[in-house]
Amino acid sequence: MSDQRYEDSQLYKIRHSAAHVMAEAMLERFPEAKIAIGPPIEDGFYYDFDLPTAINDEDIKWVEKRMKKLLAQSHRFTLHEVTPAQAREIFHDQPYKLELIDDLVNGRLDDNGGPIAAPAEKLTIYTQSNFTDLCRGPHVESTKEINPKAVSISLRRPAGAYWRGDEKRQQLTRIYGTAWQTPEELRDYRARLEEAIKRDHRVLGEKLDLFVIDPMVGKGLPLWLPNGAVLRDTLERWLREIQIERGYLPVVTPHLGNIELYKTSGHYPYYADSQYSPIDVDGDEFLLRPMNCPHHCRIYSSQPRSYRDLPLRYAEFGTVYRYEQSGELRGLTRVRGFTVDDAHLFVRPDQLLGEFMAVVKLIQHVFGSLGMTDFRARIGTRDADSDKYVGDNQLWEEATAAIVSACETLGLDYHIEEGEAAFYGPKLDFIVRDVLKREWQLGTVQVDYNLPDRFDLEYVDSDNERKRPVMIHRAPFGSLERFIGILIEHFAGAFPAWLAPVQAVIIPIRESHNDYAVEVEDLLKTRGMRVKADLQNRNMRSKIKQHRRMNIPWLLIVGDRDIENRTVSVRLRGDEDLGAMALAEFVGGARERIDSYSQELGL
RNA sequence: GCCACCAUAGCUCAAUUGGCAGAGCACCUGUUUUGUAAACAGGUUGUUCUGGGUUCGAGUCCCAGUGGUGGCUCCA
Repeated sequence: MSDQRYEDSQLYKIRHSAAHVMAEAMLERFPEAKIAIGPPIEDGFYYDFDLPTAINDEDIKWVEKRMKKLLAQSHRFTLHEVTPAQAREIFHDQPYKLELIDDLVNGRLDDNGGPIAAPAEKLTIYTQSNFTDLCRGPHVESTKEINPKAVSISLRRPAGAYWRGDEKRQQLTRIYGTAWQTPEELRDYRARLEEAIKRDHRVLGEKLDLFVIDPMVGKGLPLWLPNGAVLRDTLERWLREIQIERGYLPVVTPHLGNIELYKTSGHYPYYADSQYSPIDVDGDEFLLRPMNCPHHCRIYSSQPRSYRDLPLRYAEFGTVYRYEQSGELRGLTRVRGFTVDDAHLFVRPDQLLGEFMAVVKLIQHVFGSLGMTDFRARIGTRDADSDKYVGDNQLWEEATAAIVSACETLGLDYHIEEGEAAFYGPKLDFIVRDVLKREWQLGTVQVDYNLPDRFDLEYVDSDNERKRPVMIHRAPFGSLERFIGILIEHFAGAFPAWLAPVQAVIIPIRESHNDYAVEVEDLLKTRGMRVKADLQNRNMRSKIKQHRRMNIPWLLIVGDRDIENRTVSVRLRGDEDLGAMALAEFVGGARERIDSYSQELGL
């Protein structure tokens, strides 16, 4: 792998050019289609079309076949510079292109009317075969550079997409394709997709009896089955312990709050789109809470605070409810009720940097312990021209500087994104990549000068002056639901022993070994392990098959020899047979693996 | 929310294209007692997602709704 930017790579040119060839084939199939845009993307490319009729599988097959034929025919990509007038003539029957031409000529503007690009006097077009597109390039010299056997458009289904990403505008049909330099790379990509499907947390969630989503309960409202609840509870207890070691204090607050709470916090207007309708309670309005911070602020103000009390770190696994459009819901990763591993730190300004760094270290520790190493950090700052943020300019500057300084000191791989801040302050997000190469925002840390102000939070400083604390919001998991969804895919359902809902199953070889199996079960339970003896009326081999499917870390086979020698015969998940092992030796080894949060099972 | 596709037993899927709703797994009952990836026999399981319509006849065709999937928009 080189450090070359994707935009400069041969692969980028191949994909960009393949998109044009696909558009040419599509126009042969649908001569009345209107073409929109067709850029390269990660792993491939797409092109958006406004089609006269719905597209079906047969059309896709036809287009793919035609596309490969065009690719094999060695067409040159030629670049021309044209004036806007010439461009309008060339694309006179392509309304989307005409709109793009207008924008280029006028210089593009952002949502607030600020210029993004200078007005263009010359436009570039690319032509290959019988197809011409308004395009900045770059492209391959000739379709010869593209191996037709490394291109596919049938791997992914066509889908709707809005013109210019605006849900109020025309919806187009997006055809996705993938293109690689060699057929082998295409095969690897296919294999990756298949692996991702196998790891899908919705499929594994059902197979491993972790959770269900029941339409009668409601979409986006998962029900945790015993196995899933054990997993979730184990994670919670683990994080709770880490937090207690670091001076966090537990608090518990209700899932509803008087609407005045959210009007005071300022969340109410900002979260209007994601809140549920208020609930009338004896004439007062209550909200299902969309976040936990206001409750924690009120705990802070329940007593007078001294500078000696700070920092105060309030932690709660707080369940919140947010409205999500039905089409957005997906397994555990996008739900309507979820639990944030939330904490709010109330700190003096002189403690901000140190506390912030401690939080970042905690998050690094959490991810590192789970072997989630493919993550990056994103500093979200405010967009200077937008009015959706509250608070004093200087405070924003200070907070942003503190975050950047913390990232520098900790040597974090970070980048800054404007406009990604919370409305009340800048934030640092941890973005993890999963097996499908999708990015998920998980842990988040936010600096907030605004809520302390709105709730009039104070402490008495050493000079006997009343001063304002700074707040840090943070959640390493982000939400337990999403985090577990990603963990399931991360481990492909084969959790490390400390997280596994069932850590060991004892399998007697014959019915006469049942008593010993139960004895082993009881012993392991007294040592705090999650185990069960399988006394079903079926043979040993079928039991092994069944528990293999459930990804049980340790299978303990017991028969005459084991009873005689007080041993268990250990079979690891992954099918390694460790043979007979003294009972005490197994317990000691297993406990060591569990207590050290190890991802290894060998003893 | 929008576009497209999909919906048959707990799960995975059949049903000769409009003509008696089935198989494997799971589950239940027996028999069997096996040293590391499926013992044998029998049995239970359905408002074919819901509601309308077309037809002598609908799992199959049409309409509406609900739910799911892939995207878009949005997001912890």
